[in-house]
Amino acid sequence: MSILTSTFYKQDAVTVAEKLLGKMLVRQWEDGTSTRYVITETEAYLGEEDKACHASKGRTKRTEVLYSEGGCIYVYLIYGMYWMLNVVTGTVNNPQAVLIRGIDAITGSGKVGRELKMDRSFYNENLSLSTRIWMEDAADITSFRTAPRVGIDYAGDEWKDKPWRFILVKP
DNA sequence: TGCACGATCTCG
DNA sequence: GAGATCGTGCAT
Repeated sequence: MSILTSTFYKQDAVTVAEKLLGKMLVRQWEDGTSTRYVITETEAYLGEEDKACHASKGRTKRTEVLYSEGGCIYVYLIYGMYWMLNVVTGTVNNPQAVLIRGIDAITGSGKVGRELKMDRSFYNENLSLSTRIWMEDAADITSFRTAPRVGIDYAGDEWKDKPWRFILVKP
């Protein structure tokens, strides 16, 4: 097992979203214990022209981290109660991210954020350097399937139907 | 300075 | 099928 480095995250979001399936997400808690999860579901958000991507509204304080180099965490609060965990991908000034929708038996991005006890302090956390959350390589998966992304009807037909949701199919 | 809304989940 | 619950962006 090896920790995924920034090289991995510099690829485009669709590639990273697909390759993250089956990889390990490791969370080290404040008491020193850690929990390992298998990533089972992801979604890719691809740049300013992707109407479903938060960066499509332009560069703001909230989306700033999306414009940095791949490998950092982008978290934000949705519906006033759920922290969504995203991984920034791509190169500088190329706003892309992968949303972690499922880990192990936990499905749904809201529940993932709650399980991992995510909060604002994880904004801009570096996944290659952090001691509380990181990703590890794992054996290649056997198969996966794709589906349209969830909860983005407002993005318009061109974007809401993109098959950029990746789901691990267990062997 | 205020206001409507959202990459969701849970409960009835 | 509706409520919980609040930061953000955009309109005053």
